[in-house]
Amino acid sequence: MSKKVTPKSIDHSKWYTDIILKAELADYGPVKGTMVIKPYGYSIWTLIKESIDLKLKKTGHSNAYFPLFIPKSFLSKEAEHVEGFAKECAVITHHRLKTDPNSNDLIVDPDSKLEEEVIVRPTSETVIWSMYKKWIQSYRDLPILLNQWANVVRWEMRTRLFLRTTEFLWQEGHTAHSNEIEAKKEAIDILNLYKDVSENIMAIPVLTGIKSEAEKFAGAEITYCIESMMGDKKALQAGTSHYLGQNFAKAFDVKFQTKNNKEDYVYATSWGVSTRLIGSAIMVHGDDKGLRLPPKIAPHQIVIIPIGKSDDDVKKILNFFKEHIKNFKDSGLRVLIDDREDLSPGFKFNEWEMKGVPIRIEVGFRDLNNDQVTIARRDTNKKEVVSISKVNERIHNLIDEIQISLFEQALDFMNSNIFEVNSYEEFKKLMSENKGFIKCGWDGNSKTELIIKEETKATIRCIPFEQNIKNKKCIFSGKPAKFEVIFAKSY
RNA sequence: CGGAGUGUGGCGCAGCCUGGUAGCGCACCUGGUUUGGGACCAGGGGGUCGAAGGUUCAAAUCCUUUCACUCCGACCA
Repeated sequence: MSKKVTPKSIDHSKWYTDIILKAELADYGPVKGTMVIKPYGYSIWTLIKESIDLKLKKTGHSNAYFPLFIPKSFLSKEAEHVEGFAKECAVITHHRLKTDPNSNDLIVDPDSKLEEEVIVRPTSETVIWSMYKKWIQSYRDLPILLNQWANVVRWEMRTRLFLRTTEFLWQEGHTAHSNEIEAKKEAIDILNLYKDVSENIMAIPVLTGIKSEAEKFAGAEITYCIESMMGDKKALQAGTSHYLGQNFAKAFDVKFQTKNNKEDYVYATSWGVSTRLIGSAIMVHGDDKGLRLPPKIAPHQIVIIPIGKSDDDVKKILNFFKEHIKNFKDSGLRVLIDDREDLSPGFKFNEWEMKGVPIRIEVGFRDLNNDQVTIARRDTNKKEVVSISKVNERIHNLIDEIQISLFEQALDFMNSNIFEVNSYEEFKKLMSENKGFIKCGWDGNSKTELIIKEETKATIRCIPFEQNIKNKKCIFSGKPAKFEVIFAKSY
């Protein structure tokens, strides 16, 4: 394995997988499309997860767990939902293996065929709604605000580490409400929660809005989304929140009695973000030296590298710096001391840069003798010398600075690559040159959207909440625009 | 499912055209010298060459079949 990653500018896709493998975030699993999330990658996921979980708890949601297996018949209860997921379901048809007496191979025992086949959940709406039917009778049972952390399986044709794997980890929220207003508010509140996590925890700026008919979740009335721009100017859907209306309630016959003793179907939402978020962090922040992690999701926020010639030297150095390390840890910072003897400082510098550690503190005799340390920041790749008395203050400021600077770098990049265009010619030219997101008018017709997709590979990523369609025309048909939309090529 | 590519020690590859019994770099082990941007020297261990069949005195190499994975498309969080 070569030491460096393929430069972004040469092959973005190779660059991306190089980083994942070399930063030890994940590895390929033995079955096509599967991924092993390695400890370092899983630590990042854990930090993301904890931050989302905390926010969900604060907004009144509880965690629960529903089964991995779903009766096949459940999937077909909601028409659009089947349509959306049938093509990518793993199906369990048997429950036993046996040794073939002829070949001595392990084979599926034909006698173990299941009466009703079982599918592996591609998402859990259907199992959950089958349970809601049991649990909901009256408006007093509502709302139900559940979330589950789970794995799901979608048998994709083409997979990519973190972005699209056959099995992935996510959180899926499923709420039930007694009225439309409350349910819609829930979907939007969650969207804002996702935006908050993405921007303030992961330092990834997002556009918010709703999905077009063609792009919305199978079974939803409205799909709200957060959409972000990757380093190659392609769009990535980082999270979605759906207002499901009464679709699933009708499909699963979940009714409740209202205050006025009338009967109504339950209103619902569902929403999720997945390990895909890690993929977006890589593509938004990474550079040719590797990962750049925002401090809030960095497993190690600070790595300390003692530079000495002998064990004794290293001991002296660490002793000199001991109080500071204790202070950092006491204030909640995640600090790692890399005192591995067999590796040179240069090797360690490169390794931790690959892994995206925001701050590196180098301490050697040169520093010790001058009552100082050398601090290297990953966001700018700059080094500075800081006097020992100022270290604590400087580090705390830097943690915040780096978090903000990564967000601002990403925001500038996104904003400078969103273009407003007025002609389809210009649209096609920009798209073919891979120039980024295009903001333009759209007549609201799904056919228009489809033709544009076929001709340019760009899709409507979102219909932003803020609309300005005065005098705007549809980029394709020239008809008066119904919406102002964002087009882009996407992952 | 279409197109392309790759399967050779843990990883990355060469060898294949023109058959002669496997090599390089990294990693690993031992010892020593090193350490402020991927250290060096010496010694050492590890591979039925993806699988099956065939041709041949002889196959990593030629032929046939097959499997797997990766990348690019259609599908998707």
